[in-house]
Amino acid sequence: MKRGGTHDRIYAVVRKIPRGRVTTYGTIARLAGFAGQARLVGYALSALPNGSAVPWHRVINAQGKLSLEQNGSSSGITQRLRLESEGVKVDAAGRVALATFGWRVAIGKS
DNA sequence: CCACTGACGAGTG
DNA sequence: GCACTCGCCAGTG
Repeated sequence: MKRGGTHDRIYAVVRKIPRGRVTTYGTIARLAGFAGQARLVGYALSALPNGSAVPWHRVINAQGKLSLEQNGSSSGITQRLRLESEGVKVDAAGRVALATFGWRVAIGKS
């Protein structure tokens, strides 16, 4: 059944992100079928209730930075702690090395 | 229904 | 690297 919503589709993709890995909003939007609508991903995550099974903390912006911390949101601290807890290194400016921790999906083929 | 806001991305100066 | 603009969509009052 279709959940009539764009959010559920996005959550499904976010939940596929492996532990210790991060992804950008644009990538998720693309995988969810909403290419070019990175904003939707952000809006969907913003609607997430506290304690949801969605690893929203593994989602960062294309600049490799934590959008939450960039915006000065108090939740940014939680995201940072959770990422470091998984082994993801976060820069003092809230930046993550996408080249190292970026979620590489379907890339091992050449 | 209208107006405003908001976890983005890419382009421009 | 920073500031500003446009596009796109959902939620709220």
